[in-house]
Amino acid sequence: MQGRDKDEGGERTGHEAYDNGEAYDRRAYEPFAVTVDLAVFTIRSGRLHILLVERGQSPYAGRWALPGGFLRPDESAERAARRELAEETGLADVAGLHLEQLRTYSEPDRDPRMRVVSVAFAALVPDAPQAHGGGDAARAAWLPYGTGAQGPGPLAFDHDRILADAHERIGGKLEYTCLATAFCPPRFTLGELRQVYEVVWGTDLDPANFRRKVLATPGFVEQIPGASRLTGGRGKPAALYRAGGAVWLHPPLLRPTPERPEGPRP
Amino acid sequence: MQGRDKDEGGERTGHEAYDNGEAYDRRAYEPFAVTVDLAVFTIRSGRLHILLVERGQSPYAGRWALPGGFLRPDESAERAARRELAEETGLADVAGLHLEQLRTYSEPDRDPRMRVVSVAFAALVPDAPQAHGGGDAARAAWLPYGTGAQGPGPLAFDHDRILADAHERIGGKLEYTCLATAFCPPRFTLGELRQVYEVVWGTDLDPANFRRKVLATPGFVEQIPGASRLTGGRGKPAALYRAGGAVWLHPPLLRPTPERPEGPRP
DNA sequence: ACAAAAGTGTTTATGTTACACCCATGA
DNA sequence: TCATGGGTGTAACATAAACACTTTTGT
Repeated sequence: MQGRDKDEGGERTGHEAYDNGEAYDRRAYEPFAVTVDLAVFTIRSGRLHILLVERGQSPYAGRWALPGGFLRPDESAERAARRELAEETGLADVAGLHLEQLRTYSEPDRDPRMRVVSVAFAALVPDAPQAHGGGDAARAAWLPYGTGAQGPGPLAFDHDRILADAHERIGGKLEYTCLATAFCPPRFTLGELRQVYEVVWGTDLDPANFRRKVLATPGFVEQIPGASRLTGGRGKPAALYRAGGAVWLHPPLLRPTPERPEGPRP
Repeated sequence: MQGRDKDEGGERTGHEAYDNGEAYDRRAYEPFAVTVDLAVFTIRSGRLHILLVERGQSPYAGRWALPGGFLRPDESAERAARRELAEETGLADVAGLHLEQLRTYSEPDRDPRMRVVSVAFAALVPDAPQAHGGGDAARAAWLPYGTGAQGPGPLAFDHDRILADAHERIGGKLEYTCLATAFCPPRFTLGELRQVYEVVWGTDLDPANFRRKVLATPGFVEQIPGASRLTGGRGKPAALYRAGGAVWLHPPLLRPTPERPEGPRP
């Protein structure tokens, strides 16, 4: 609902007629701080990594947290997220990166100081853009996903939950969309593409069957004629591909083990 | 991001070190109004219906809109949405209904009067709970989904977009979750369950194959021994089932036509 | 008797899985 | 020449689609 009922003080609009007879009181208009949080994934040396920043002040001083920031008055959450992504990664061409709204976290007690509603995003970055610049007091770093409880202890606020949700979303989307190419550089081998699935899902895939599956999906990848590259120094040079125009995978490429994550969050 | 950077005025925290050197100004803290919008679906007389309320005042006076309202200071968006759902539908046992966060809409100009960030939810109601009570100036009604541009003209604000997103989300989730039972009463026939798919997807399904598929998925439905019911007065009485404990469908029940909705929204 | 919907069976096509096997390269 | 990863082939298996057919009800 938009700001209806707010303009004329005390007026009972049609909407209130269905509000069990009680009109909105002033508290209903109390404002919130709105932020964005980013779960930025990349694949580095065969492992899934996540971009984190170290908090310099209370609460959760010294803890790692997801990067993010406040919405500015003239920008949408998507714009704010892309701006933060550019700032935190130091990447110049943020325009083409995959950025996807996850969900909004609004538990009243998620920030001990004030009421903050945060719109969370998941972002995929082809490769570690750089070791990450900046860096005096507050650091930012790519940490391996899932090291203990996110490396050095749990994340600040509810960011462990957000991160887990983001990982599950990405893993699920690999099944039925062409999202995997968003993790890859402009030109990639099918082995690299397969590694995306293996790293995110934490499973091994049959290279032969994976290859057939990908090539059988029109528009998933396009071969770059004549191009090839050595991968890892050993083995036969692999053909290079670029992302195709398709966005959906039909039929889907399901996780090997149908074990779905438990819980009431379908 | 939580309210970091807000507590001590003018202090530059570690986070700002990555903000291209510019500190947040006061505008960054400007508050927003936060609301929830609900896309409440049900199936009535073989058609998909959506719960709408008629706006009584400007802007968009006289237009239909999604029900919703402001977040109260002490409740999460989920709680606010469930509260609104109870108020708008008049249902008493809202606890078991399916309510799912869709996404958050935050375009700066989506409300002409003020800055409103809205968390949208999709809800599924087993049957038309009632013709809908209340009713003087502002009406609320179940309208068939997709009648022209939502029956009497386009919806208020960006609600057409929200509604389309909600419909697409529901349709997609039917493919790989057991969500369909949320549209059904506690005891239902497989024909009624199939109708959910047909109505939401707008396609016909083979009753025989659908039956096999559902029964082959453990935990999707459980037969109620001995019970049966006439459906529509004609035909053989159908066995009755209740929802099982499973939440995921493996393998998925894909839409007959792999035609996915166009657009850059995978 | 007929229409309608439930429910069963069967055939065909399609997709998936698990391998065996060859190819090209660096060490 | 050996290890390594790319790339091809193929048979066994599982799933999905199409459709014929029987059953049980109301009209």
